[in-house]
Amino acid sequence: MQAQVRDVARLAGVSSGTVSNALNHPEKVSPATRERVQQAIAELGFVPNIAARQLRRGTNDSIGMIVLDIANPFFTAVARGVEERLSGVGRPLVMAHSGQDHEREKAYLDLFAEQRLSGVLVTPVGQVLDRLRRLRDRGTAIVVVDRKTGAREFSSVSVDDTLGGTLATQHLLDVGRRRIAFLGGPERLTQIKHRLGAARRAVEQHGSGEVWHVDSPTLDVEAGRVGAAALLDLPPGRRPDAIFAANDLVALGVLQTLTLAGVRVPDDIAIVGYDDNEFAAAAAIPLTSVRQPAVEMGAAATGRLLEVIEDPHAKVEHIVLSPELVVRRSTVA
Amino acid sequence: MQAQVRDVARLAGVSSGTVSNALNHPEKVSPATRERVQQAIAELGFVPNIAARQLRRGTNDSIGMIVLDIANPFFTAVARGVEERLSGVGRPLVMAHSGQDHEREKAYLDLFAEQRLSGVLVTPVGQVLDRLRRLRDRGTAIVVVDRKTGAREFSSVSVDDTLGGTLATQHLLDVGRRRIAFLGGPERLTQIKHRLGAARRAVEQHGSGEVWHVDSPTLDVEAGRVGAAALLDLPPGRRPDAIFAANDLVALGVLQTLTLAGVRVPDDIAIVGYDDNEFAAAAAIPLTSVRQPAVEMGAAATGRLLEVIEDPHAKVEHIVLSPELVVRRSTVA
DNA sequence: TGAACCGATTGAATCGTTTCAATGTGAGTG
DNA sequence: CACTCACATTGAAACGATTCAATCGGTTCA
Repeated sequence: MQAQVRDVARLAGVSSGTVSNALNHPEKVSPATRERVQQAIAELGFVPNIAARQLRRGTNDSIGMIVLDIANPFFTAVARGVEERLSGVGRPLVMAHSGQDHEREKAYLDLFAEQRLSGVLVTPVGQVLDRLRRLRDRGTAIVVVDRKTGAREFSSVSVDDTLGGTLATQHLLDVGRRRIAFLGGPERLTQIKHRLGAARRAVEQHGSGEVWHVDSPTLDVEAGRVGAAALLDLPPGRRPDAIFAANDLVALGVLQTLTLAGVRVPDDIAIVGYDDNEFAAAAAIPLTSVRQPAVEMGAAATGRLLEVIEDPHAKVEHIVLSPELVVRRSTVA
Repeated sequence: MQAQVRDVARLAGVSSGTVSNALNHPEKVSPATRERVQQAIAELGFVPNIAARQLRRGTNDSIGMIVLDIANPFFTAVARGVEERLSGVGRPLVMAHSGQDHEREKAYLDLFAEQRLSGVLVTPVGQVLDRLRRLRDRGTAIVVVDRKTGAREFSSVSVDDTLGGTLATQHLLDVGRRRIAFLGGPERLTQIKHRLGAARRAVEQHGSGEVWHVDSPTLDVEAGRVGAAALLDLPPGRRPDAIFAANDLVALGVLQTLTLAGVRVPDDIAIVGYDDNEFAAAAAIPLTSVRQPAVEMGAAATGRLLEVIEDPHAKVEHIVLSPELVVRRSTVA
């Protein structure tokens, strides 16, 4: 029913091998024949069946990316970096969305394994070491983005969360804040652990002040709203004078709730966000935030991935980028 | 080198046909055998080669989505709707990003055609009717999202842009604005055409006032900044007293630039955005915006797509959803 | 003139799974 | 006891492209 090489071959008056060559090794076919084949392809609307091609070739040029949270501008910025690095390389990028859901993450890793992709960029949610190993053993290159895997057996690109946590906290201390609520979770994320740990250490080192953790199941605007509401429920004397939000989405939620409640930012409570996404600067009160080089991270991870694809035995490398503090009105009047 | 059915079969002491049945038609295999096969699969780390499966089966369960602009929360919200509708259906969603680039759009449509996906959701950028037809002729179901194709031969789900344009403009007129700059482009997008056209008609019908178009090559925050700067360059008497931004990203850029320039919003210039994305309410001055039911659109498009997959001859249907105006501080003090 | 060589083309084998007609094995029935 | 019938299993064919050794036809050169 659907045209295949056979049909194209017949119409062009050549063999199927020649059609294939015209498609994949044009230099092996005389210009005249090539032309006839092209004509026949156009006439029949022939589209090669990639399954057959891939089965025979044994490889798939595509690169897969499992995005942790597509609604978070930070991750879409990472994706932008990936695409930029990939442009002109001739490898399509297919994306899947885990949405922090471990089951979906597993399902997509399995799908990518079945598809025998050349490479996969992943920001793992749960325990997927076994799947990543299987993927690698099947010949798929892997680079971990925005994480370091426990076993460190895969190359990774991440941003120094400890430094980020220190920068934010140090800044809050510098502007005179002492009661800092760290808002966001879940706590098991290494991100959270490192940023929070650094905050605690910074305060400790400073000698005065305190940090406490307000957990949340997710890291979105709603989590910020809920967390801020919980803090407002505290008796005035026990409220924080600063909130360190685990990312900018949370910070925006916090800002919204505080503003609605008549709390003055930064006078009553200062807010520091994390990521410095595109919306941080456009917020009601422009957010002080820890800028993560998201685009650069995506590009670096992709560069590394392409190297691993070329040489599967390339040695494992962990690239760690540095964040920087961007001060805006949410912490200084 | 890599385990295949043959190897699993040998280890489990059965034939390859039985292994395949254990995988795809478990009810045809006795529990004991099924168990042995599972064991062998686990032991060998066997992952079926999807290319071979697909070649034989002739179908691919996956659904593809070509996202127009992954950095725009509106489209990620649409994607969320798609995922929600798809959850539990057992069809993986793979996404590709055209980023408004017609070449990339074509490349991904070709990739999806080669992959023989079950269905594709697409928000077309350029002239792709021929490719969509070819895709359909190859047996891939297609639903157009947030557009109606010229020829109307594909089912679509969109939002009434004329109504949206009318709502926004009527509101601006109601709050006493008369000089309205419509900011955003490119003009060839039907979106833009309809919203702008409706704005012009609303003003005309009202009897007084004027609307003019400030074009932009893209619809992002930067476009808003640039457009607003251009408007500020006008002599005070020729400046608008309201800006109708083609989407919220543009509106945020406008807001940023106006605020930095000391223009009072809404006193000097009112701003209406479009989409009512998650960040509109959290903006420096909360944005009045035309809310588009993005999640619902994604869900509806997916529902339609699943129907077309079931019955390729299902009749073409155009679902048009209605936007609604959300009034916030950027238009009323 | 014949051998050597060259580029273009052919066509059968191949990739790894699924499918399906055929076969085997008991259990149940008259 | 012979005969069905149901169920489990087998094994070879098939999916549609690519590959590669073999062939073809023509040119060049000794």
